[in-house]
Formats: sequence, C-alpha cells, structure tokens
Amino acid sequence: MHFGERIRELRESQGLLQRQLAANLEIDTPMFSKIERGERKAKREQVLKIAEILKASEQELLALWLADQIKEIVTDEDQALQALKIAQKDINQANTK
Amino acid sequence: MHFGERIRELRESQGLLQRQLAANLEIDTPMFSKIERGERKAKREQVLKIAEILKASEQELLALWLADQIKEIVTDEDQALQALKIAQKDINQANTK
DNA sequence: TTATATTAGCCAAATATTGACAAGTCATAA
DNA sequence: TTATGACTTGTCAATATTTGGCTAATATAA
Repeated sequence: MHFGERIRELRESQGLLQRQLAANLEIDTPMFSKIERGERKAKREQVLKIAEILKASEQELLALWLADQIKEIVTDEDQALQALKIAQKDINQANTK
Repeated sequence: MHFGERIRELRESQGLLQRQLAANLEIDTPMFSKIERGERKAKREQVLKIAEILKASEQELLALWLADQIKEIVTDEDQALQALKIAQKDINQANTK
C-alpha cells in the first residue's frame, strides 16, 4: 500500500472529490490525481495538509510517504535489503547517542 | 560508516591519491574530495568504477551508497524507522512474488 | 445526449544537481 | 623561510530533474 492508495481510500470513504482536495492544496485536479496514483510525489507540506483535511494520522501518512521514496531509491537494486539494514542500524545509533 | 568513509579507507590503505581516483572517474580532485566527505553524492556508474579501481566489492559499495541516500530521506523524521520497516516489507513482497 | 470526475500528455517555470575553477589550508621538504 | 604537494572550501554556470498548469482524452452517470 503506497501513500497515494491510502489517501484515495480515505478520500473515497469520506465521499470527497479530487477537486476538493486539490483546491485545498492549491494545486489542480490532474496533479492531485497523479499524486494518488503515485505518478507524482507530494511535497512534505502537502502530506501534512492532506492528513489534516482527511482527519488522518499525520504519522501514518508521513511514514507511507517516506517509504515510497525509499522504495524508489532501492527498487531494482540487488542490494536493496542490505542497504535498508545499514540505514536502520545507522539511524538507531544516531537515536541512542 | 558512510560510502565516502569507506572508499577513503580503501584508497588510503592502497596508497592512492585523490587525484588518481579523480582522473579515473574523469572528475576533478575537489569533486572527489567532496564525495569522500559525503558532501556530494557519487553517481551510480561512479560507484561501480570506484569499486573496480579499488578492487573492492561492488555490492558492499552499492549498499553503502544506497544507504546514504535512504538516510538522507529519513533523517530528522520521527517516522524514520517505521518508514524503513514499511519499505522493507514491500520489497520483500515484491521479491517473493 | 449532457454533465461531472478522473486521467493522459505536453510544456514552461522553478528547483536541484553536477562539475569546473580559483583560492584556501595544512603538512612537510628544501 | 619558501616551496611543494595533498587536500578542502566556496562560488559559479551548465545541466538535469521536478513541479505545476493547461488542454484534451476517457470514463461514468443522469
């Protein structure tokens, strides 16, 4: 489940239209459509705004949004999982220090 | 340990100079210096070439190079670890399918 | 049909990345 | 001290990527 899929779920479950969300984000509908389909990446501030509009968890949406970007970097790389593991370790180290 | 640190280790252990590596990569020495210090990101093809020149494991260097990019995305994000976990799961799913 | 929602494709503006250059530091040798 | 060599810093232009808007196409429904 990527970010776009999730916000589409939330949007549809609340009976909202793309153009309503788009207007709130001050982008046009085609752009919002692309974000939902994962063709374009939302900006961080847009993620926060979307969470607010859809009364969704900011943390959940940010996590999905970050995960999309991570996946984009490592997909088709043989070392994908190893790279993730290294990053994980380094971040844990930074946190505990 | 990030990518730059590792290649510096390898380079120095072999008594090579930055300008020798730089010449091989067809960039100038300041640029190579920045790559070693992590101020600039190497291009994928440069990573491969560096592995070759330093007789190092292409896989190891690619993994470090990818990890650097992942860290850049998630550092300072509260959801960093959660995002990594999501990405990990998604990649595993893609691999087993 | 007509109207509304969504998607596709293309283009320009804005932004980010890359590399080169000049000048700087630092250490060591003459 | 001066000179030299290795490396670093800062800035700039060229290039590439991203972002968003526009128009047109496709669906879906009344």
